[in-house]
Amino acid sequence: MLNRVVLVGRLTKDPDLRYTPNGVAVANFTIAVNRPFTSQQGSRDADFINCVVWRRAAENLANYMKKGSMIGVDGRLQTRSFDNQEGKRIFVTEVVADSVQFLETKGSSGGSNTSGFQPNQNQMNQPRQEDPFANNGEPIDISDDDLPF
Amino acid sequence: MLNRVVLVGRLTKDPDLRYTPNGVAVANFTIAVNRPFTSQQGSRDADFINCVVWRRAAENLANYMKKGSMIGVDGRLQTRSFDNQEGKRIFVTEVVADSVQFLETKGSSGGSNTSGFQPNQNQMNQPRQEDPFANNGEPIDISDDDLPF
Amino acid sequence: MLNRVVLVGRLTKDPDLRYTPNGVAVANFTIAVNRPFTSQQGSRDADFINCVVWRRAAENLANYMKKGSMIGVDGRLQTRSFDNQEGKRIFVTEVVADSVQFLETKGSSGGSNTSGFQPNQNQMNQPRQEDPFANNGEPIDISDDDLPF
Amino acid sequence: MLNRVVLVGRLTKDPDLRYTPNGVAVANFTIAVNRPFTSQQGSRDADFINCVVWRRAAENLANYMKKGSMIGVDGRLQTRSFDNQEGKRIFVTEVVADSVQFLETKGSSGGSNTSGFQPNQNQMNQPRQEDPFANNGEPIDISDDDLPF
DNA sequence: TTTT
DNA sequence: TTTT
Repeated sequence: MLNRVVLVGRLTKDPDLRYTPNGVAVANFTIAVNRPFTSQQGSRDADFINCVVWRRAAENLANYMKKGSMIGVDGRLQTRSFDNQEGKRIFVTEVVADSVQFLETKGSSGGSNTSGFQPNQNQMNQPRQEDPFANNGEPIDISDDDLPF
Repeated sequence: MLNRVVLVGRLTKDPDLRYTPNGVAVANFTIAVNRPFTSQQGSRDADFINCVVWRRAAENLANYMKKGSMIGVDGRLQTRSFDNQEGKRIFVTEVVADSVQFLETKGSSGGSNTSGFQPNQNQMNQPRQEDPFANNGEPIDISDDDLPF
Repeated sequence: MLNRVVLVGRLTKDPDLRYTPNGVAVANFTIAVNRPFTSQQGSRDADFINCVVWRRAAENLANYMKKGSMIGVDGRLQTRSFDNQEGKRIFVTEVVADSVQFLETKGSSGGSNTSGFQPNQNQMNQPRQEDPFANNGEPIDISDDDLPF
Repeated sequence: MLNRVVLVGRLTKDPDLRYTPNGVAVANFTIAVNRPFTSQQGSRDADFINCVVWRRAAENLANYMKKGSMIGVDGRLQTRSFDNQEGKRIFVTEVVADSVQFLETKGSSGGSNTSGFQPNQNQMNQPRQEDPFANNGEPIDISDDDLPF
């Protein structure tokens, strides 16, 4: 059945890259998408949407994009549930990205990708400076049953 | 910024129509969208996506569609938060429908909506039999600050 | 870069299934998508959008759907150009479908796919009655350079 | 019926702003959308998609964006036909934009639109230098029957 | 728990 | 050249 989501927004923090026990890369991130019109008092002016991306695209995202970077996401809506620490069932709605487009790298000296032809969706800027204490690259407890392929 | 969602799926229950104190109609519903490929053991084979629609389209949905009806949704992703009864902040992701297409009314005697010209997206079948005890039509506690217009 | 199209409409004629010299199936079809609001005099009330789909999905479409069938299309916009018989360059805009959803088979006795759970996007109805004189299945003159994979 | 298109690409030339006899602004433009993967020999590596936008958004686009600017488009596919000078019927497929997002102004001194809050989808940079000989602003021969509203 |  |  049809299930399609397209978003353009900015990363609210650095992408969170992890690996399944089987070594498959997965990155979680949330993007802030500003609403088209300034809303009335009391309601937020942006939506904060949780996303996941797998494999090579996950590693590219973590390597080249960081907090504040503008990206485009083409994917599907997915719902999951899990039991939290208090044994309560939590329902989660998130976007599983089929592809991620790098629209701008924040803080790149000399401006964003304005220069010339863009050969494909994964524009190459300088790899992001890694925080040596970040848990990027750490194996995590994700069952391989969660893999959507 | 870009924020677009398109879904086709079936209503998991009858739409829940309510009115704000100011008399604006709003319908909540969730649609089940089957995943394209049969998934591996342990993961669900459908996504259950919460949606909202306002005004006339809300009333049409409640009048003509019910549990099991297939519909199409064109809208945007929205995130909200509220404090639950235990004073805990809950985050919600849902689709705000700009338009809803009636693709089929389940259980309509005589087959689906193949018969006759469809003048617009809101196909006219017989209004759904109202449950006299449902709280459809009841005013509810939604601040008008929540209105997205 | 982002390029996404989602459509729901009806086939204006039976899908045209062909094979490349290398035996790859490709189906061309056009779907009529009715406009949401009845338009002012002089302008058409539907858009007629040309689409292509490849491989297995092409064969499924040709086998199960026909003129008048309602389908959903998830794909990308593509532009091509070719020289017509008068040596004039013609530009074409069409949708390349990544997936096609069968929403209804016209003329199926007993109504559309209302009955029960739909395991995946390719709903199985009786294969369409083949016209023995149609050129479905005929090899055609499409260079394999045209294959998008 | 569902009809949704989302694109991100660059303007292949300056937008062409005109006015109907009734004074309604309309801008035509085409955007180049690079394909995700480098294609095999013989086929183009980008799609060139014709778009239209009306009213205020048309004027904003013409004022702030130019050849090479990156934009996002959220709209619908539309087909039209007209008779060309040789009396031959020509069929056109184009995107009617509901909204246009300014993702970057090429050649803006000092980098892209990273600086400051973006209150809505129409980011304000310096108005584009108008070519005094361009026919921007010229009334054109578009019947008001063509207006989609 | 949020970006510009 | 168009569907319901």
